[in-house]
Formats: sequence, C-alpha cells, structure tokens
Amino acid sequence: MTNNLDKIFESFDKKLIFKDKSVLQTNYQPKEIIYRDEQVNQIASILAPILRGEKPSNLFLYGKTGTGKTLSVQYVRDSLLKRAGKINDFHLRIEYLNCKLKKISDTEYRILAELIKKLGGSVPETGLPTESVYSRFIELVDSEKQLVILILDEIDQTVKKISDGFLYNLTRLNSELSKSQICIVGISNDLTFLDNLDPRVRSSLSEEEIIFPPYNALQLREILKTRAKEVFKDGILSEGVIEKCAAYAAREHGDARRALDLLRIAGELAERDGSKKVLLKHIDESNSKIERDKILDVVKSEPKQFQLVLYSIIKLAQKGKNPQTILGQTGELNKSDAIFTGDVYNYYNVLCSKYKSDVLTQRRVSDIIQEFDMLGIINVKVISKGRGGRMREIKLAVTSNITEKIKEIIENSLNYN
DNA sequence: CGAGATTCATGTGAAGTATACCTTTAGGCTTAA
DNA sequence: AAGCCTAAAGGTATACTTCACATGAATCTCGTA
Repeated sequence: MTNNLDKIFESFDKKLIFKDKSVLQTNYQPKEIIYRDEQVNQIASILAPILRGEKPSNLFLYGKTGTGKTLSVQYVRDSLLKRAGKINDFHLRIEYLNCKLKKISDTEYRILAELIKKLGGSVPETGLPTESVYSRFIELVDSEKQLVILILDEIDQTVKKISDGFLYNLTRLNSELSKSQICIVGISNDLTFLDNLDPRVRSSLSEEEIIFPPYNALQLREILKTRAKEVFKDGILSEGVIEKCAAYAAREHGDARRALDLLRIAGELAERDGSKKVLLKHIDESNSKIERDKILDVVKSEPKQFQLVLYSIIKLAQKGKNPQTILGQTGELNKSDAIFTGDVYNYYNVLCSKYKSDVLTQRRVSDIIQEFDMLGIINVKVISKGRGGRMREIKLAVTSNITEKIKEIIENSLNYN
C-alpha cells in the first residue's frame, strides 16, 4: 500500500511531463500577447488619459470567449498601475469583476456588493435597500480623490438576468461624484449584446468599442507552441498534439482558453497515466473531460429543487428511449422522445414525495426549466400543439455519458438529505 | 370548403407572501465619577 | 450620568406562490358555393 503510494508520488515528483504548469493556468499572464497588438494598443490609448488624471472614455470590448479580451485588458491594467505611482494627487484604482461567477451574477444588489468589497468596503448580504447600497458605493468612491476604472467582464450575462437599468445607473454615476470619476470598461461575449440595449445606455457605455476577432487555427497553433515551450519538457508532446488542440479549439469559434485548457488537462491525464509523452488520445480524453466538468460543476452548485427538476427531465428523457410506465402517474406515454412541461412537472411531483421535499408550483418549475435552458444543459422550444395546448418541448443538450454523471451527482446529493 | 370562433395546456406578467437578514431605536443594565 | 448591550420595530431582497390574462395552432362551427 505505502509502496504503491510512494510510487505515485514519486512519479509526480519527477515532473516527467510538466516543467511549469502555471503557464497554462487560466490566470497566467504571458509576457506578451501575440496577435493582439492592435487591440492592446487601442485599449491603452483610450485609457491613457487617466495618467493625466482625466477621465477616459467608457470602453466596450466584445468578442467570443477566449479571444484574449480579458487578457488584454489586464495587461493594460497592469502596465497602467505600474505607472500609476507617478500621478500626483490622483489615486488610481482599476477593479476587475467577472459578473458571470454564479453567486454574484444574480442580482444588481450582489454585483454592487461585490464591487464595494473589492474597493475595501463591506455590505451585508441582504437587507439593505438597493438605493442605499448605491450611496454607499458612491460614498466609498468619493471618499478620496481618485479615478476608478471598473472592468466588468461578461456583462451580457448580468443584463440577461437583470435589466439594463443597472448599467444605466452605472453610466450616470459620475454625476453623483464630486471628487472622483468612474470609467467603465465592459466586456461581452455576445456580439449582439449592444443591439438589445437601451439606446441611452449604449451610447454612454460604448463611447469606444473594440472588437476581438476569434483566432484562427494557425494563430492558435502559434499561441500553443509558445506556451508549450515553457510548460513542457522537450519532446514530451508527440507529433500533432498541438495541431489537434488548435483544431479542436478552432472548431469552438477560436477559443484560446479552451485550447490551453485542453493542453493542460491532456498533460495532466498523461501524467496520471504514467505516460512519458502526451499522446493524441489524451487530447480526446481531455476534450470530453472539460466538457463534462464544466456542466457537472454547474449542476453540483444548483439548489435542491433545481436538481430535482433536472433529475426529472433526465429520467423522462431516458424513459423516452426505453418506454416503460412513468410510475403509473399519467398512465399514458409520450410516443415521441419529446418531453413537455407537464410531464416534467408530474414526475417532479412524484420525486418530491419520494424525497420528502417541498413541492414547488408549476409556475416556478416553468421558470426553473427556462433557467436550465439558459445554462445550456437542456434545449427548450415553446411549441403550440394547437388544441392540445401550448408547452415547452424539452431536450437534453448533453451527451448521454455526461447525463449519467449528472444523474449520479444528483442522486448523491439527494440521498444525503 | 374555408373563414372565423373555440379550446386546450401552458406561457407570462404582476402582485402578494414568507423568510432571512439589516439598521435604528429605546430601554435596561453596568460602570465610573 | 454616561456608556454599552439587547430586544423590538421597521425595512429590504429574494425565492416562491397566487391570480389573471396571453398564446397560437389544431379543431370545430357554420355559412356559402
């Protein structure tokens, strides 16, 4: 036993595969950003006035995930902060906030709370009127003479959940400030995001816009190569590994983060295998592992009622392929694979009594189903069956082996309670 | 046969409720002069 | 008398419920050819 463990640790000790894994981690800041010179320069020149103590234009960046938006902004941010010491009497703060993080993104209140926390203040989790959270925020910013740049990553997520009133408030925050000024840098993955915005918000939020085009396979390959040089020992990557990573990622609209994750996980898998090289098959495994982990994380952090609903959907989806009675509930079966809201709700009710859980109303379940759609775990289409009524047609949006994993997780967490 | 009315089962919006948590205020207790 | 702690009062956000109305195509109705 001990012997066995020793062997495992030993193989990790020797660093057979990795030289410096941190280079592939998502928060790693490379020394230079290739293929993004233009954008970086633009950002820098737009934000540069801040060094003279003037408020720069609000800035809006958009492009698909993993096109280097966050990276570029942070790069500029770092170099700005480095020079910040030379500004007289102005205190410069640049805060980065990713709005997508689950616990933050839900409400306007929580985002503000998070911003305040970043600025060194504190607010209770709940209980305060949103209005007074605003004033606290203003107070905090205005407490000393400073220029604040707020970088809001993935705001599209937020606006989808809340209204764009939040952004409107933010953009006109400056009028409330006497000593300080705020500049907003918005980052969005959704290219159509701006179109759906209130025109007033749009014009003030995106005084300047920069578009980040996706990387193509060639560029991805270069990026991977540069990083791989620092990460892996020589000769560890077998022929074509980089190319394959690049190809996978290029298929996913040129997502560089994806490509790097892919490579890192593949390396870890190889390490775990005790393999001396990273092989092509590791990339494949890596690809499905990433996919799986992403969804599983989401499911895991979902509250109980959500899990029950999802569980119902999964069960029903599987029944569809293999028709048996649905616990004698409806007595009738759907002949097709399609699942409808009513079916889910019925089955959900059964599950609730089985697990002695509270039963939510159909109204609420309807909303929950919609949220799962937004998360991309299921696909939903509202259809009308004429006289047969109107309902959502629900389909699972994940492959069956992930479905099994989800089922496992939910079963576990349900049995615990 | 076809236009318009009907119908079903749920979508969707608004308003209301329960819960958890926050601040403020007032009263009681302790402490120090 | 001043200071501190505690409990009650008053307020809000959030998750959920209730109520009421909106949807939209299959189906029905009925007038017309």
